[in-house]
Amino acid sequence: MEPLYSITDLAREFKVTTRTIRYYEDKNLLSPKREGQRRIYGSRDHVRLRLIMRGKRLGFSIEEIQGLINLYDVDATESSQLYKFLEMIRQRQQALRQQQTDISETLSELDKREGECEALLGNTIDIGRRK
Amino acid sequence: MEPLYSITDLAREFKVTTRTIRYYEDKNLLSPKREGQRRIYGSRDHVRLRLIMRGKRLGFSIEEIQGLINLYDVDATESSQLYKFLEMIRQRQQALRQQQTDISETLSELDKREGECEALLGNTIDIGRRK
DNA sequence: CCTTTACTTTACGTTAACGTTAACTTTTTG
DNA sequence: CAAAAAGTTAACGTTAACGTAAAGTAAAGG
Repeated sequence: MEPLYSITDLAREFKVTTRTIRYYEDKNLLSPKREGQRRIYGSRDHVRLRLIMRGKRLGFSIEEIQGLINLYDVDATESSQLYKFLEMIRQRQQALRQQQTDISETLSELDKREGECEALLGNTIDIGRRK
Repeated sequence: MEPLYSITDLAREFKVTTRTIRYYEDKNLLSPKREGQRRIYGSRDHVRLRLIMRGKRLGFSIEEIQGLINLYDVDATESSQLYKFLEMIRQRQQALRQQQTDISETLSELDKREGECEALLGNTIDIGRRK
């Protein structure tokens, strides 16, 4: 029932090389089963790879992505660890909120420049605008 | 009238090393005046350094930041260039919007994890929450 | 006047995140 | 069954973004 993927399946789907996928395994971000020598990836790996790509789009390092993914994994039973865990979550949240304001600032500046350009071009063609 | 800065002034303010600032100059992101041999930075450089730091927080490479900053600078007089210019702006916008959705997804997942943690800790201490 | 202190150029070192052979095994296909 | 296709490990190469050390100049303070 569980969907299975070869390494090239994943490579194609996520538009990375197989080298990259093996590299992530090396960094303990993925842990495929083996069928003989070949790697077999399940849905857990698929999810993780999606999280990795999202992390990369946000500009996080592999190590930071490690940390983020572990936030999903840890079965937090020890409350001593739990505090540190919460602390990490909140730090991450803080960084992301900073990114949010950075993005909206940048976007509004770009919107302004876009308007100026359109004015200079004296058209209202609007090719490629959303909706 | 224009505020002037030494290299260490900027380094302190933006929490980077002087090496980093010189590196950005090397990459043509900054262009301070000279007073003898010493570098003198004006408000233009100050603004640019702020843009650079914002770009870095968003995970952009120096080259991408180059491109972004140039979007502010170009006095677009040639309409042939203007199209490419607009195209670049829109690409950047697209990437930023992707980041926005990536961030809100990640944030809501983190919020969920945060809630679970708090529940496990069985407290409502809520140290360090906003407002 | 001497010596910190701030700055400079030059240049080699470092780390992350892969790219790129090379040399070999296994599986699929005409 | 031969050969192309897909997969493997091992290891060296590459680039961005600085760190770091060396060796020298210039101004300012005690």
